[in-house]
Amino acid sequence: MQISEAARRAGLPVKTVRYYADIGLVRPPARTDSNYRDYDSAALAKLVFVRRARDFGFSIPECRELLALYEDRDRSSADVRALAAAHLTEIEEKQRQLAALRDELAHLVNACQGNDRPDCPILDRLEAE
Amino acid sequence: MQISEAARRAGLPVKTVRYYADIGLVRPPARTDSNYRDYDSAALAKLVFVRRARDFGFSIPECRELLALYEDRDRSSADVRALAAAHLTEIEEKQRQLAALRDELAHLVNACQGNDRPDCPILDRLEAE
DNA sequence: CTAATGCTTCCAGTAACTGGAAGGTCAAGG
DNA sequence: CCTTGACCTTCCAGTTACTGGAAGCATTAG
Repeated sequence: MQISEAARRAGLPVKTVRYYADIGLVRPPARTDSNYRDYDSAALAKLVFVRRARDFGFSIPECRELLALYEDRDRSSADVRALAAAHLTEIEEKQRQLAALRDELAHLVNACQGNDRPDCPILDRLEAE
Repeated sequence: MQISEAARRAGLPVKTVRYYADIGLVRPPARTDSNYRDYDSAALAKLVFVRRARDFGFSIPECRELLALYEDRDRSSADVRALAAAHLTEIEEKQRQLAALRDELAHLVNACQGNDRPDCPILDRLEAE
């Protein structure tokens, strides 16, 4: 199938699929006579796999590792678990930081009266050391 | 004061302070005879302001807007409130997505036994359409 | 006087695409 | 047969907010 259909079925922009081919993450198995990239179902499955992994926040290098694990089913699932667990820790840390940020900003927005007076607690707070 | 002290007191890397000067976000008010950037307390306050705003997740263009508001105290605090409120909405959306991602990944990590058997629910899940 | 910092500018690279230009290919319609 | 439009190709450049490094001048401690 052509790149646009592969992209559509994988839920990715065409540009991104081309990019993944360029960096050697998911290469099409062949080219047509007219030099069009030609994807088969195995390549499509890899694109879907990568799209899902990216949705989970895995970086491209991590996707590469996961794809290697995915392609070699004889490898220990502990490898995959370790990779995902490490990522989970990162996400939870991000979550904590984001929650703190949100709470503080929400407090400031609530405290700011939003009227025409020039003094605003948001600016005061941002300004404070 | 020299750039390294301004950076230290603002809690920013020197490179970043130089970058902020380059893009015209926070310019030092003067240069010394030997062409060193010379920061005064007003510039330092702006650096601190920007650092805090960046900590809050404001982008550089947003920081520029906030800095303009910060510098012109006659402007309505409603402007600041609108800016911050818009940002708050973004953060809450990010928070929702991150929470969903975390829950799903946590489920998968728990489901994966992490032993030496090659079948792993993480890969199954990522593979599934 | 020299060695070690600290400062300067400029160039290049990061992640993961995204946009656009210039041009080849293919199927349908007149 | 020709044209139109929708594909496809490669390559170059830009995005965000820095970050690293090289080459070279300035200042300071010993």
